[in-house]
Amino acid sequence: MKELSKSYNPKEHEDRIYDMWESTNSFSPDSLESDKKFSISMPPPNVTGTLHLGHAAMLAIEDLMIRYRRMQGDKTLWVPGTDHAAIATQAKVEKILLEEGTNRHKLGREKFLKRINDFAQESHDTIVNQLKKMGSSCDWSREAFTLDETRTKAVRSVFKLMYDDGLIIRGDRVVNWCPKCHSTLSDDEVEYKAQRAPFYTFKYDKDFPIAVSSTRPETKLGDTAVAVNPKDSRYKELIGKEYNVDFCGQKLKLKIIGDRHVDMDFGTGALGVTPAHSMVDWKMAEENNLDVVKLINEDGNVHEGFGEFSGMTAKEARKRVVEILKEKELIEKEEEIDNNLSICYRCDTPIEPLPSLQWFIDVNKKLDKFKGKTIKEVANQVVREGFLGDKSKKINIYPERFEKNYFNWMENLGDWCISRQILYGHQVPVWYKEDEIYVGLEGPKEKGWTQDTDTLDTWFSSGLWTFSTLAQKPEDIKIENGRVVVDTDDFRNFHPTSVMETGYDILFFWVARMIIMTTYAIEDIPFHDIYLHGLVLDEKGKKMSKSKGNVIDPLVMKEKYGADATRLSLVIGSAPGADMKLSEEKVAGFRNFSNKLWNISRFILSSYEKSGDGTFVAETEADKWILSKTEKLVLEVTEDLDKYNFSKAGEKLREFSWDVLADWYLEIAKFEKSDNKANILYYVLEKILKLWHPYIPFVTEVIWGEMDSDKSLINESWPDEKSDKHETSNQFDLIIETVKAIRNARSVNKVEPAKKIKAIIYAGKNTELLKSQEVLIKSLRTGIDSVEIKESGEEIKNEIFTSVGNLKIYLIGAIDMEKEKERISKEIINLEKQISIISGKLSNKNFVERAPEELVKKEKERLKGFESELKAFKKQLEN
RNA sequence: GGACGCAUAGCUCAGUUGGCUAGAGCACUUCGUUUACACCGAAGGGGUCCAAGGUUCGAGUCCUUGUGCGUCCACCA
Repeated sequence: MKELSKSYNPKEHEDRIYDMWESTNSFSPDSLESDKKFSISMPPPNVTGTLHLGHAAMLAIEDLMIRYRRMQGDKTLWVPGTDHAAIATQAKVEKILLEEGTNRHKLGREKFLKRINDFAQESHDTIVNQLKKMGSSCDWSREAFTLDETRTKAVRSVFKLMYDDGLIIRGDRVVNWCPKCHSTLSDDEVEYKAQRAPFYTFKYDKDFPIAVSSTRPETKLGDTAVAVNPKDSRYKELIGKEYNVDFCGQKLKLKIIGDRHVDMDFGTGALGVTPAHSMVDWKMAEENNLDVVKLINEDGNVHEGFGEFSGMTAKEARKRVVEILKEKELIEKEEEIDNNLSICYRCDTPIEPLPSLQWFIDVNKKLDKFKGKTIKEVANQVVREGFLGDKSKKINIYPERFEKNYFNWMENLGDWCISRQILYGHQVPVWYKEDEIYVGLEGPKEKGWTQDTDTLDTWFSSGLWTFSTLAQKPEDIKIENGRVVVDTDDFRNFHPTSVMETGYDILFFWVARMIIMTTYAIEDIPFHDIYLHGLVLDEKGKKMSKSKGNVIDPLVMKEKYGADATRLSLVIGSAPGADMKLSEEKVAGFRNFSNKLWNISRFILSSYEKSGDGTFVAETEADKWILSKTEKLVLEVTEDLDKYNFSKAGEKLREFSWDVLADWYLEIAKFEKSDNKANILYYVLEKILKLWHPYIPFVTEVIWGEMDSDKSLINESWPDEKSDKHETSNQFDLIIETVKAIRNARSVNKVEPAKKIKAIIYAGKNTELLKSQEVLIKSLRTGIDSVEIKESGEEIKNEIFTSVGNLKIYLIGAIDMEKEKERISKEIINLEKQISIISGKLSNKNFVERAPEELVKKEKERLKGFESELKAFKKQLEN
C-alpha cells in the first residue's frame, strides 16, 4: 500500500525525473539493438532568445514520436542542436551594443565577434536548459551547433563540391538589399506589406513623347530606357528611338524599347526602366544592352554625381523630385493605388534592390551526375516519386496538401543568393590573391591570400542539418567520388532520418533547402517523412507577439501547470498542419487531467496490492468489459500513433482513463474487491501508463516509480495486445445503460433522499445477466435501496418508469407525478420522431433494395426496439 | 493574378472510404462532499452542420456556384 499526496505537484518531481533519465543514459540509442531504426533531427532553435510555444509544440510532438518508437523497441535517436541564426543573432547583439552606447564599428571586428559568440553561448545555455524542462528525451551527447567545427567542415565541403560542379557562381546582379541590416537577403527573406501609395504619372521633360507612372519617381533618375509593349499602337513607332532628356536637372539618355511583358493597360502603358534598382528592369537591360546607372547606395542614399540629390535618402529624393515635377507642370496625374512594399523579414526596413557582387547557387544548371537534371528538378522529383525515380527514396509530406505548396515553390525557385555582408556566420570559403581565386576546405598556406569577408546565409548550414549532425568530428566528413560522405556509424544507422517534424512556416526556408542540399551533396534523401505542425496562436487566433501582449510563455505554463499539461495542450485538439489556438484555460484543463490520472493511480496503489505474479482471470462481466476496452485501446492508439494521429490517440486515451476506467471500473472495483481484481487494476494501470508516457512523460514516470518495477517507464516496452489474450465481452454495456437510465429517471423526479426506493426490472432474455449484476446496479450511485429482477411481469401503475431496449424498469417508492408525466411525454415525442424516420426509410423500396443488407437489418431491429419502448411508455402515461 | 485552407453547440474543435438519434473539452443549469480526486461526482439544456443548386435510396461528408474569414506564392513599373 502506497502513500501518495492528494494531488499531483509537478514541481516536486520534474527536475528529479529528468535528471534520472539523463543519468541513466535513457536518451541514448547506443544500448538498443534492433533492425528497426528511428531518428529525428531536432529543428535547431536559434541562439537568440528563449523558448516559445512554437518550440514547445515541436518538442511535444517530437518527444512523443521518439518515446513511442523507443518503447516500440526501435534503435531510436533524437539529435538536438542549435542554430547560429546569422543575421538574427548579430542584429540582437547590435541592439544591445546600441543600448550600451557603442556599436560594432567602435568595437572592431574581433571584439564584436567575441561579443556575439559570448551572447550566443549564453543564449545557447538558456535554451538548452529550457528544452530539458519540457522533458525532451534527446541525446545530449550528440548535440550539434550549426557553426561548430564539424558543421563548418560540412559547409565547406558542400561549398567546394558545388563550386567545382559550377553550381556556386559569383555574379554582379541586382539583389535584395536591406539598408539597415547592411546585407543581401534571399528572395524568401523578403516580405510584402500591402499599402496605399501615391502614384504619379508624369513626363521626364516636356519634350519627351511618353508619360510614365511610378510610385517611386526618384528612381527615374537612374532610368536608361522606356519600355512599351511592341503591340501597342500608341508607341509602336517610337521603338528604337533615343532621347536626351533633362529630368529634374539631371541629364538622362533614354532609349525606347519594346518588351512584350509590358502591360498596355497599366498606367500609361509605358514603363521607365531602372536597370540598377529593379529585378525586372535588370533583365530587360541585359536583353537590350542598356546602360546601368547606379543611383542608390548601400545605405539607401543617392550616390554622388546626382547634383542636389546626392546624399539624400530615397525618401527625401522622392519628395524633391515630385516638387520639381510639380513646378515644371510635368505631372499629368496623381492618384493613390494599392501596392506592395518589399520589406526585410527581420527588421521591416524597405528593401532596396541594387546591383552587387554576390555568390549564388545556380538552381537551373543541368548536372551530369543527375543525368542532365538540375538540383531543383531532383528536389522536385524526390517528393513526386523518389530520388531520381527510386520509389524507396520518396519523401512524403503530411498533411499531403503541402505537397502542392512545395511544388509550386520549387518550380518558381530562382537562383539563391547565399552571401551575406555580416560578420557572424560561416565565412565564404574562398580566398583571393590578386586575380587568382581559390576555393577549398582550408585557405592556401602561402602568403598573400585573403579570405572573402562575406558569410553564408544561415540556411546554407542548416540545409545540411540531417547529415552533418550525424558526424562527431570534422574528420568524419569527406568528399569522395564527387559526393559528401559522412563516415560514422550514426550516419549509417540513422540516415536518412525517419521524420522531419517542423512548423509549416519554414517549409520553404528550411525543409525545401534541406532537400535540395542533401540530395545534391550526399545523393540521398534527408528524411522519409515530413510532418508539419501549425502555428500556435492566441485564443483569438492572432499571432502572439510581445507588442500585442498576448504571448503565452510555455515556461510560465510549465511552472503553473506542469510540463505534462503544457505538452498535452499543444498535442491534443489540433490537426496536423492546422494552426492551433491556445489559451491558459486549455492548459489548466490538462493539468486537471494529469491530476486525475494521478488520483486514479493513487487509488489503485493505495487500496489494492498486486498479488502473486500479477496474473488474473476475467471473473465478472465488468472484468471482461474493461479488458475488452483496454485491448481495443492499445490497438487503436498504436495504429493512430503510426499514422501521426497524435490528437486522436490522445483523446481516446483521455476518454478511456477518465470515462471508462475512473468513472466506471474503479467505482465497480470498490464493490468487487479481490486479489484478482487488484491484479486486473494493476494490469490496466500499467497499460495506460505506458500508452500515456509519450504524451506526459513526467507524471507517468513518477507513478511508475511507485509500482514495483525494475526499469524506468522510459525504457519499458510498448504494450503488445497480441501477447496477452483474456476473455473479453461487451455485455456490461447493458448494465451501464441500465444504471444511467435509473439515474436519469431518479434525477428528473428529484426523489427525496430519505425515501427508500426499490427498483423492479423486467429483463426478458437478459434476466440472468442482470441478476448476476444485482449488487452493482444497486450500488453504482443509482440511489436505490433494493432491486428485484424478473424475466417479465405486469406493468406497475403510478410509479417511475423507464426502459432500455427491451428492459423495463420501475422505481417504486416515490414519484413526482408532474415531473414524471413531463419526462415520459418527452421520451414519447423523441421515440415517435425516431420511429417515423426509420419507418420512412424502411418503406422506401430503394433503400431496402440498395442499401447494404446489414444496415437494413440493423434499422429493422432498431425500429422494433423503439416501438416496444414506445408502447411501454404510452401505457405508463395512460396509468 | 495563381494556389491552398477554414466555415459544425456560447467558445475551441473532432467527425477516416457517403449509412446508428451529429460528438468531445470548456462554459452554462440543477443536484451532490458516498474514505482516489472540488484540479471531483451525477443528471441536464443547447446545433436549420455558411447559402443555393446538383449527384444518390441516403449528404455534415461528394460535385458546382456563391458569400465570409485566413494563409502562402507571384507582383504593376
